[in-house]
Amino acid sequence: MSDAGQKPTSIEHVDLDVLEDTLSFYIRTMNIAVSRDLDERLDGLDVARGTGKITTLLLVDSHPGIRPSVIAQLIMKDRSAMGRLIEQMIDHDLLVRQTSASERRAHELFVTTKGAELAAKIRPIVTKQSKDFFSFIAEEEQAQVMDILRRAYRKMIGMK
Amino acid sequence: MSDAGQKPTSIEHVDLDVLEDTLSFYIRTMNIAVSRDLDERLDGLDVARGTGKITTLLLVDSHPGIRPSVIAQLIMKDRSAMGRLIEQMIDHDLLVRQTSASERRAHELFVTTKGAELAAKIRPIVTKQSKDFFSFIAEEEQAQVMDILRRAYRKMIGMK
DNA sequence: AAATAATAGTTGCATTTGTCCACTATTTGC
DNA sequence: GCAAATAGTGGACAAATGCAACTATTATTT
Repeated sequence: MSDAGQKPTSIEHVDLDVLEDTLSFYIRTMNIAVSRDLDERLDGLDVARGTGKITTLLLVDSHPGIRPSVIAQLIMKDRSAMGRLIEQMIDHDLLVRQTSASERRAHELFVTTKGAELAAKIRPIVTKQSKDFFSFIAEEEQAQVMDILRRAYRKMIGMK
Repeated sequence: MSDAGQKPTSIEHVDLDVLEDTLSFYIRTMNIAVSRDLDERLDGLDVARGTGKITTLLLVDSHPGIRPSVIAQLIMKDRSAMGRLIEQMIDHDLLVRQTSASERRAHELFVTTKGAELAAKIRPIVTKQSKDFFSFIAEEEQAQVMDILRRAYRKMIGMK
């Protein structure tokens, strides 16, 4: 009970207890903020909301024929969630799907013309959003954080 | 369209397009991983799942009489979401609520005995989880990332 | 070659969450 | 005293998440 001040009525009176020094807290909280900001910038672009649509579109665009299961690993979704995501994007005429000739269990994904256009459109938005959002952090520090988190991410998904 | 390899069937064949250098991507993705891991460790503790319960419990424990709206700002929820969260925690006998004498619009929150016990129990878990999860990152680098994200967070919620 | 296991994907269901909007009560400012 | 701001509640609705069961296809075992 570190009780920093009586009955705080403003965030200025508050310390975050052990969360103050907990990296996972900041990751989780920044996630909310950055995701909201991103959603705003992508408003109306039928790739907004939720994690995965952007990554899926860009990956399919730059890796034609990629499988759902590969994307699922990269964005840490289970197959059912991934399937639903793809279904949705097919409904929106961004992707098409065909079963692989060599591996008839698997699907191959491709972007439609509309999908390719959207990919081209969001690429700069996504890049800019990240830069803008973290703009008050020095470029150098941004790069540091990114390097570290990139390593974490790769480890996480079992990439070598 | 950087098409790094034909029809990738494994994550090793894939590059992340512009997301490779996008900080927000890593934040969003690490969030998923770290949240899952945390949920596992808190399994059964009726503070698991979703952002906010942990922060709320610890904050109320260390700042008796704190208002819902203050917590809402700190965890970036709107008032209605915050209200539901508190409702839930009251149902679980972790918190109690009373209207403030001086500000009859506002509520003051307090932990119950059960809430205090749970707070004491999860504090080390939360701390350890974060350390463990990022253990393959050098202590020094963890601290760096945390410093930077802490500044980002404070800016974000309008803390000076 | 037949049986078994593993992989890729789909479907349904229950649970949560988040968002938006309208509503009451109280306090503050003019 | 009236209007605006603040604190909190409640309802509706759309998404996302997690889990488990199910089909189809390929790999492995014996």
